[in-house]
Amino acid sequence: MTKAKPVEREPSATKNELILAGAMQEFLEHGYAGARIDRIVEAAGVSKATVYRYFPDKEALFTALIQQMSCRKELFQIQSPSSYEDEPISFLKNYANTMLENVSGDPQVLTLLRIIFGESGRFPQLARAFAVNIEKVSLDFLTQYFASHPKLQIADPEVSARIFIGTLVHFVIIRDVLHSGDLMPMDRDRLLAGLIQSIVN
Amino acid sequence: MTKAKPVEREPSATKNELILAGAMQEFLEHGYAGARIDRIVEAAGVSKATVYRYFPDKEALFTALIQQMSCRKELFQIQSPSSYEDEPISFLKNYANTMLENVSGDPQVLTLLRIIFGESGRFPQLARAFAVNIEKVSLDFLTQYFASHPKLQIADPEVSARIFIGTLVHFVIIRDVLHSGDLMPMDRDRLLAGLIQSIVN
DNA sequence: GTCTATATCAGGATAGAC
DNA sequence: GTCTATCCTGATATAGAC
Repeated sequence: MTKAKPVEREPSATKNELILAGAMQEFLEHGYAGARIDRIVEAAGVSKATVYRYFPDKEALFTALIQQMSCRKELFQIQSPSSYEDEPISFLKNYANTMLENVSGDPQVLTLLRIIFGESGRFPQLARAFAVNIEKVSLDFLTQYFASHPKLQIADPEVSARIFIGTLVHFVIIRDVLHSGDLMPMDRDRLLAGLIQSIVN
Repeated sequence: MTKAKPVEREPSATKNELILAGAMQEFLEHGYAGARIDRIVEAAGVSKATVYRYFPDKEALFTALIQQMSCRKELFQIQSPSSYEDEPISFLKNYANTMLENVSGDPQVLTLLRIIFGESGRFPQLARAFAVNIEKVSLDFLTQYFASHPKLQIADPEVSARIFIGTLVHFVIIRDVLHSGDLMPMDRDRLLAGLIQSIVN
């Protein structure tokens, strides 16, 4: 008879984990202001009083959750599984494809992006946590890659990393975040070819 | 004694305009779910019943407002005032600088970006309106520009436009939306020089 | 420590006077 | 057409039993 859709967890999960898992469902689906403690309670299978014993208020629960998610780099899986020793062109293509597939293939990642962006005005520290854990890691990695391959003749590795990531992020934003890939179609392989071309000359 | 901060408008403004102006303040500041009809009423200086006479519900008011804002291209002022006949390098630099200054100089534009992104899951049609009115216009313009300057030797103008806009948008996102420019500093002129360099070869 | 039950209040929306 | 006054739902948060 229960209308709850409880979080799937082993019974060994701590209450803290149960609450955070329920909060994830709720905040990702409805945003901060739209999230309802009652639904978190229902999904987590604990009482409301328990939630308030673990977290002082809704805001603290929200920031704890989002900060934890921003640290889970595997969600974005930017680190390509492709070999670092491949030819640069195939390495870069592989790196980009991995990122594009992981981001747009996982609706949770897109929803997290929407929340971080949408709440970046009211929760700037969350935006910064995301930036340093996800964006900076990717940029630093690519900068390092470009700098350590002198044969590529990259004049300014940091700028090239910005161009590379920026083009991909913008592509994802139009296609997946704004649901507008059909309004301005762009073939992924064509974009990648041109992008890599313009960076490695 | 009134605690209201009424929208500044000439008395000639219609109720419809007053309501939309008040809604703009409120939705931009608090997002969709966080916005309060009472505050819109207060800012607009009309009664709550009047709001509901002009708009069936909160959602309709929200979509009407955001769609109207997405059409006001002058908010983004992407069309650079610089002469179309300039040397390509100075034209592109000027174009980019104009965009960067207009976007990051106007907090309202940043807030609109946050709302569009943040609500793009629940209001996909608003995201698409923004994409077609703002993003597509810029991309088409730059594509046209690249294509009509054969001396630039642009192999794929559409891709180059994506790279150009994407790099700039990503720069704005990190610096202004996510408040994280200091975590991964990048000089604007240095980025622009490298970006233009990599596009015009 | 966890639950049930409730206090408290603010939200969106409407009825009815003018 | 506009306002005042109000309904009713549902929100966050807490008190007190176990």
